[in-house]
Amino acid sequence: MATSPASEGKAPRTARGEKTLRRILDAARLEFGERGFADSSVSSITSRAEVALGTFYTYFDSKEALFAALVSDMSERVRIAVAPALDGATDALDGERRALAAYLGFVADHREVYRIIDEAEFVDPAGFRAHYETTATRIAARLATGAASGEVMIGDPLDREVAAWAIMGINVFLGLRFGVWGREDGEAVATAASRLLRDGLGV
Amino acid sequence: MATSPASEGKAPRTARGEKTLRRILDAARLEFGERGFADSSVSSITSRAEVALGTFYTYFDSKEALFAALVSDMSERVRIAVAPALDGATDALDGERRALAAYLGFVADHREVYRIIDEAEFVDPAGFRAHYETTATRIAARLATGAASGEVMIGDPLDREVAAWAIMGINVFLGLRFGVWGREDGEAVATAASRLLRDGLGV
DNA sequence: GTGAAAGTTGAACCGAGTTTCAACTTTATT
DNA sequence: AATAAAGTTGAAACTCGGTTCAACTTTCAC
Repeated sequence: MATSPASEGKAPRTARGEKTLRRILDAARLEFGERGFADSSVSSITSRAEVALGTFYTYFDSKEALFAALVSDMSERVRIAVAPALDGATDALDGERRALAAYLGFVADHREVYRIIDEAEFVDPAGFRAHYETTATRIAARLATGAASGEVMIGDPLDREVAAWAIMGINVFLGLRFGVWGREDGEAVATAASRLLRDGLGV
Repeated sequence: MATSPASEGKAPRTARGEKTLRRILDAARLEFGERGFADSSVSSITSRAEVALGTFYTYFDSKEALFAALVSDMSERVRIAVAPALDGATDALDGERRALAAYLGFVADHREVYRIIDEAEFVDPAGFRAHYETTATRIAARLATGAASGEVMIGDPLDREVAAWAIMGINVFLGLRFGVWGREDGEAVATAASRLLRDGLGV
């Protein structure tokens, strides 16, 4: 795994190169976010980045490789945006509420990120799967901790995995509805979802 | 809105035409499901359907129009596959459990449908949004009925909409994890999810 | 300051796939 | 049976964008 987002053996070796690579990545994030993969051309990306067409291939092997680099980057950005919200949680389920609120805010501010990760299902399936599996694993680990300290009711391992994927699904769909499409108050949505998650809908 | 899946003014007028249209739709469903929109060419679809390339344009204005027709079709298929499961439910939440189990079974048998609807986010955004908004509306209506008969705890309208989108998110993500990627026992998964939905994770 | 390495440029190459169309065949109508 | 309408065919026109590359410029190391 390359530590730089550039393709294998194409990492920049000077400050100038680093800056150019960053310009390309930023332009690509916006371009892919606005137009999607198919309608974003390498030339539209390089012209947005204000570099020549050929420069692109100094850092990436292909348009797909750029997209994959972006997916990995976006996956990490989501994690970094949400992680701090967990600090100061009163219990495990309060942590999930805070995480959702942070996620909704992040999505509303960065719709491109949401779209890029979604489109990865078709452009970079491995990256897509990696993103969701690691996210689910992270949630499952939080639930396991909460179960150990008696804050969360979880039975067998299947229950835990189902719960983790369910929470992830809730977050992503509320992100679509209330972050990407609408702009309702994220806190209120997170509170409503949290109540559902804690107490359920049963009487 | 055309009643036939063909493009405006291109509906078949003979039995032969109807059959040809069906062949194209079936081939397209499989092709798009296996390779995705970008890697499916009109010619790969027509050759799978065993019709000539030009025949395609007798029924569709473009590759995108075909995809859009398919999305609308698949959306309806999902609805039809899930609806009967609701009959015989003991209460509203049992209905949601049955619906999820039916959905998981359907997805496992028809991964193409799952993929086509997902890819619609980029190829046919209007169809994508229509699918999820009508599905959410349907779930919300069920919850409203359940609330009216005292089987479900729902407060204000925001709660109901959040719950509907949350349930949809749960279903879709469990469909991805346990229908498309894995083939675990759908009933067990649905039961675990249903417990979560009814009682929550709180102690 | 000098040579080597890194980075930049954009025209041109190239393959691929969508769409068109005019000739032809089959089906429906009277 | 004759005519019109519907449907089929596939070669070729057309479009488009990814990728290459050789000349050129900038930066780095000593």
